[in-house]
Amino acid sequence: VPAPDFDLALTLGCGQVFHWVKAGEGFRGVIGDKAVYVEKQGGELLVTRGCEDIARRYFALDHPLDEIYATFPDDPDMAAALEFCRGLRIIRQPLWECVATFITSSMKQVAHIAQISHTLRQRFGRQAEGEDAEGESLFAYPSPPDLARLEEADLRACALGYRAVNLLGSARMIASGEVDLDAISALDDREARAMLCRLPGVGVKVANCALLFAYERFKAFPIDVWIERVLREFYFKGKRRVTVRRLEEFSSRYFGEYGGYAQQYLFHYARKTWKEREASTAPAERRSPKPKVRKTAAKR
DNA sequence: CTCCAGGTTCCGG
DNA sequence: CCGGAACATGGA
Repeated sequence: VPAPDFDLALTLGCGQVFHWVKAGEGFRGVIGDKAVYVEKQGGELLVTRGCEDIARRYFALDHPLDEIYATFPDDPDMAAALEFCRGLRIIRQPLWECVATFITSSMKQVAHIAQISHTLRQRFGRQAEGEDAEGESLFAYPSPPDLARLEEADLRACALGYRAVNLLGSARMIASGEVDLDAISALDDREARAMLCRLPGVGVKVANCALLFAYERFKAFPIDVWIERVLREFYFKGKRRVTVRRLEEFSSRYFGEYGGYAQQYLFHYARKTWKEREASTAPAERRSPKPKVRKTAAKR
């Protein structure tokens, strides 16, 4: 499949999707219910035979990156993030898969989100069509009905912790038809966000991730701990008393129609470059005494 | 052993 | 509207 301006590794490794694994020169994973192998070869994407169309759509090879880049704000940090992430595409994820994985993402590192995704797929997901080179089978993300019939303990056993009740509750609301993920597509951003927030474990941040990574709402701008650091460091340096509200209204205005794209570029750029910077600093400095008060268990 | 992670929800000021 | 605290688990 022709795939110009496309960095596959960056797209799969930037924290928008969590189940793809490196395999030889490429990656293996599941798109919907089909096992797929993908590999970048020059300006083209090598794809499992028969999966060309779904791959083209999933990887959003139709997104006009040049047009999108042209809408990015003109500042040095944004420019650095763009150079660092050029070719990263916001993919089109299946609705439930996206909502569910981000429900499980709360207060978790990217590596662990991936681990949870794999466990859920293997234990409760349907086997995907096709298999990888080693003959190992891959699994689709468990559907809402698949999860709805489980008990909280089944999910707790997947290291979900307090997220178990949220994932289960959301699966049940969707399986029962109380919330219709497909119907949300017809709503405007604001209504769609409100509807998603009816699901337990879905707040503004997770709803925005779903809007951006599954509903193709490019204005959605998820603010997590990393992006909050980015905004404060790059755009509110030295300012005091900057509330999350302030950050939200600034970002929706400043980053424009493709704010979500800009967000993902800044997110990945900061996460990678700041991580290295921290790793290279002297460990001794980091162990300075913290005046922080330990949690006092004065409850109950 | 401590710190912290792509948060949400509930509570008191 | 805003800041705090609780909530589980496992990398680093």
